[in-house]
Amino acid sequence: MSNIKNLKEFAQLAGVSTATISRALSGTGRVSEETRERVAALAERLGYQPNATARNLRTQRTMTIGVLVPLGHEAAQHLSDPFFNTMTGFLADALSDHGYDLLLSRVLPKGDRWLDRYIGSGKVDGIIVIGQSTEFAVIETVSRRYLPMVVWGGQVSGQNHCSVGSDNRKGGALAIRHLIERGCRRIAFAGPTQGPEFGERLQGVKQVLRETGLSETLIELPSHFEPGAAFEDIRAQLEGIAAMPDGIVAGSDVTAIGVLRALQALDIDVPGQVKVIGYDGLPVGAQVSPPLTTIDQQLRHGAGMIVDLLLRRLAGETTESRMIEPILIVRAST
Amino acid sequence: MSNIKNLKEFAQLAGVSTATISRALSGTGRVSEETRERVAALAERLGYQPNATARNLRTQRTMTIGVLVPLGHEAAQHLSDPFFNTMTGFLADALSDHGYDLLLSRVLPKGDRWLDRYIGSGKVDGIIVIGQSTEFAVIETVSRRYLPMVVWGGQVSGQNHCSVGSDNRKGGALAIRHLIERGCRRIAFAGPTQGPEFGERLQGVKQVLRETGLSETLIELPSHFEPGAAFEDIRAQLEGIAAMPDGIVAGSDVTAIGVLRALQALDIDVPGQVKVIGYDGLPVGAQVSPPLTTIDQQLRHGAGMIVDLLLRRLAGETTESRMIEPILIVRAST
DNA sequence: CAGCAATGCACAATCGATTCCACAAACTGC
DNA sequence: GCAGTTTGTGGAATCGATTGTGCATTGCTG
Repeated sequence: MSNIKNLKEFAQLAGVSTATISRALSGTGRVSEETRERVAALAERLGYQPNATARNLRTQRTMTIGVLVPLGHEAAQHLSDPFFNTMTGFLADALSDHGYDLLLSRVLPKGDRWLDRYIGSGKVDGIIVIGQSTEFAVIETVSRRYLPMVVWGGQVSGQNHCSVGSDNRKGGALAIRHLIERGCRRIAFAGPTQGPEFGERLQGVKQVLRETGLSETLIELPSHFEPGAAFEDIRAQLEGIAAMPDGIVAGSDVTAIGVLRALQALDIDVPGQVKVIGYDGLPVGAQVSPPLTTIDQQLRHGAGMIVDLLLRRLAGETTESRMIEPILIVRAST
Repeated sequence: MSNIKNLKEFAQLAGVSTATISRALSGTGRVSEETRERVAALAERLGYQPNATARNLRTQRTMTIGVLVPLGHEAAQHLSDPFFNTMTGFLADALSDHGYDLLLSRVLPKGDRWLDRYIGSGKVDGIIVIGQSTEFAVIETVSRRYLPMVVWGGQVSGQNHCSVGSDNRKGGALAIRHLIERGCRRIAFAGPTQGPEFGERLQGVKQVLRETGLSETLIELPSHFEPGAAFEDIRAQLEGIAAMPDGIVAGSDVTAIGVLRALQALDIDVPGQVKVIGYDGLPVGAQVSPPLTTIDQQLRHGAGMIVDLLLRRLAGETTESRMIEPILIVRAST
């Protein structure tokens, strides 16, 4: 390998000006075919590549998208959360398909300036926020003056920021209908209570219960977000329960897995005695036993949609929020 | 929010030179305390932040570390792999503790220049490679001329590149000894066969078997890397097996989870009829049922170590590879 | 063959910071 | 009160690319 440090040096070796090199390598502007080929060959041979930072400065674009995971109170636990990690992976794929890099940032939201600070640094061309968490208001405010931002999460009426997420109400309804069809009558809803997404899912469940005249029987089992704590929460509540439910809708797959473990710890058969359905469609759901019935949010598809919308916004378009169709995936837990 | 675009503009508003602003905000160089405070207050009020790209160009550092996941043949599947995702999360934490950002890249290794290309672009100050996969040779070559690189993976004698990983041979030995203590006599090893790490783990197992005079009985159950395919591989092999093993060492937790499912599908009780032990210590292992006994590689600790070594190399030190002590975590699968 | 357009290339400005150097003012010691 | 240091600040070079403008040279048309 050689020691070409910069364009100027390379240009001298090639015997042309830096301008010509730049145009030859980027394929823009008028350069003779012969020169272009000669330069390209030399660059390949010497291993020359234009410096990304300098280019970014000059072109005012970084070709990098920041992915932010706002960590709420349960900071330490989120890090290994399968949902975020899975989503990040899909986003990385979708972005790299379009030539963008992914800058991953764990953010502890502090005050209401954390998003501004991130944007102001100019490290990225646009941002993707995974989950509104407790930061809905901050995101909403920023979205009014900063366009290239797309959020994974729930969608409420009147919302300004562009979000992508499944139709949580519909998904909740799907879940509960499935349990009812399977014969469940004493239904419980397990999961975290805060955040717009979970609320909507719960609403979907309640609505169907009302419609079918079962509404009196809904049991609520609040739990933490994090897998281990969720398991403990659920187990503690189920252990002392007066009448065991025969069907449990979980607010997420992570919660559902906690529910499965709790039931197993209490020696309750799934799906024999209790049926369990999750929400998310994480790959890991297929790997637990019994494999988890769930509402699939089509995360891979969602990631593609997020990136697509973001690119449009980067180009100046204004885009509407999108809902993803939730899909029932029946496995062995119901 | 205001519309300060750059240092020059801000300097005019503040009534001092750009040089002074820069020094005041960065805290380097000689600036009177009074000026410093005034500038800082104004910057806070106007929301001014120096442009990261320009700074990167001038200082010749990006404060960004690239994390590369070389995808072997099983490209499509790796993306949702819990191991990579977990590791990436821990690395993100460790890096941000030191003020570095994490640039995530999925790389399809093509030819032997992919690493050079990545380094040559100048987007990052250093790189972390997760898993040597089939790219051991490329990594080794590059490591001779490019210092700021640390690799998660196995360590072989004479290796030049700096790697961090558990003592795979020792870990394999730990796993098999545990099974033997639990009374297992017909041992199987399940998992992918390529890659230095898995090989070492298998060697550890074999060595202990030899020492205890059980070596004749090792059954090998090769499988794909990816969870779903691994499950199928294992199930197919166990289904037609002449004599079922009573203890299975899996090459990774992901494989182990596939083994658990395969056994469940065949209606074989774990740990009653067959005991299963994994390798990695992924959080998800605690969430499956039965919770997985495993060899913990202390990934969080490992990530911290990788970052620590990388920072040293960035500072010009040469560093040796490190082994992480594998730890037996006993759960319900054995 | 003159006149004009198209082509290929080089010069120099520019992106937005950091930092070396110079210089003036304030301070020190004798 | 003067020489010598310290302190605070500004001017200008610099990082490494991209790109607008201008100047030859070549090719084409009538």
